[in-house]
Amino acid sequence: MMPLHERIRSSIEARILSGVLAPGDRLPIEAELMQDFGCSRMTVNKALSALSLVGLIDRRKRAGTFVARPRLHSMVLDVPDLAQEVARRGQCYSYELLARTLRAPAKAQPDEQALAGRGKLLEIESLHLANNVPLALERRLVGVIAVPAIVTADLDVEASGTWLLRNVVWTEAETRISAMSADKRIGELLDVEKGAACLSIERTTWRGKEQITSVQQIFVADAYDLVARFGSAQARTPRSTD
Amino acid sequence: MMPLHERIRSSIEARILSGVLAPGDRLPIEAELMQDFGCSRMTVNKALSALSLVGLIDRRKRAGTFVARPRLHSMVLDVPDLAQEVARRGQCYSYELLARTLRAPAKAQPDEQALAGRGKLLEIESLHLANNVPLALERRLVGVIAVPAIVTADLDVEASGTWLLRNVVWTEAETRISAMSADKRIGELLDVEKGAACLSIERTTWRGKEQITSVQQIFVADAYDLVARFGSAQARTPRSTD
DNA sequence: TGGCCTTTAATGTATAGACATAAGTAAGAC
DNA sequence: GTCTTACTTATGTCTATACATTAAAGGCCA
Repeated sequence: MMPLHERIRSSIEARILSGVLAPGDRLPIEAELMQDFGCSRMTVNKALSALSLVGLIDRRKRAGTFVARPRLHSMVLDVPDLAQEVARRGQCYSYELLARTLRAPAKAQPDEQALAGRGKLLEIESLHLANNVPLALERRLVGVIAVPAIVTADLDVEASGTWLLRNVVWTEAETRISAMSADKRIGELLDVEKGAACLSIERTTWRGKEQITSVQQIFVADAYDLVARFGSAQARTPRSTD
Repeated sequence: MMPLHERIRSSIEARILSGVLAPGDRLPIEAELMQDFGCSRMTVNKALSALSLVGLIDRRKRAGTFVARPRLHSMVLDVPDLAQEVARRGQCYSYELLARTLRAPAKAQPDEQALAGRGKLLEIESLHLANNVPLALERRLVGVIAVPAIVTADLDVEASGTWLLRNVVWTEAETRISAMSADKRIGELLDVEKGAACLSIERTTWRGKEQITSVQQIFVADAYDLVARFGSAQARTPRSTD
């Protein structure tokens, strides 16, 4: 049996997601819900606070509780760890470290400056393979000040993304997805024709104000899809590193 | 002055985000935190519950509270209405209806069957332009049983996506993002070379068990990026159409 | 009419105490 | 030694109560 506050929560959530309660509608006040569910106000409050935290309802003192007006179009995008994703597809994942350079940020590159702060940058270039066929080319920059431990991490056995995923916490991230053509070098590394379509995923990750890492992954077009979904089966709010 | 439970919350959050507390570390038990902050257990509990809800900590009975080992990576993807997006960039949006066909689903296509149910399909092909330059080619299928009003909608003045956005509610959607090469026809319509890289966004939308529409949008590679974001203070919100 | 002030209805925060539940831990049985 | 059982500890839930905080609503007065 679910705890009472969760039952209250999902009862209201169901009414909203099914459309019985439409955006802008007013919910019963806490006192009424106490009656309905035969419980104390604190319990009702806990349920409503949780819904408010997730943004499903708006609460205003004196005015009451209202179904939130939905933001236009947003979905949950899962960006899984590559090794896991490949394994899940029943393929054999492997990884090849192409280059690893500890260097100062380029003066002409403000983004490298922002990432490095007063310290250095670790630049890592690597190749992800599925069944020994190239899947993605990755170029990553890590700020050494933000993640000192990265310089001693053994990146021959573990991809830098996976290492970061397990060892660093992030608070904010931005992902840019686009299509691009393979140039000569990318074509050679990914074993595709020059000019072939590729999917590019660029991501920058912060902890507070501090930039941690930025990465570009270039996928062979027909070897990888990104899937985003939104459903009423409300995914838990996950988080983590990369 | 922030409420006490928020002060406790952000105090602990700060310790985690700064790295003073690393993933796997154990936090003080509630009784200790009561002492530290001179407050009741419920208040400490509220702070910790909130952190647990956003996934920053793991709590296990008898064992205690631990800084979470970050896991999956998921973010909020904003899929804006194209007209709005183009206008926001200060460009002139226009739209061209290429074809509009009311037809039966193809027997060989199970996805068309699923979409049409026992009724027909409306197939719409259109072109989105920014400053009169082709931006995206769109091919959409709408189930007539699910959305009867679509057959009388005037799609010469309003893109079908915009129309659906305003007139139909969805409960579930799945978006697939990939890269592809333009074939001859796509190249001509989008005014790019055959073989040029394109970004493909395919989306299928449901209301309950019933499929409403599925759409593929093909973007000129260098004319469009998708951006996704995840922040810790993230309010996630559902629902609208398309 | 329009601006100010008071009331009041709703949510927000906090407390103390009780009992439930899960999972390590240690004691005991074999 | 290993399995089982009972105990202990930390979190999870819930209640009843109190007072704080906002902002809507209405009244007062110029």
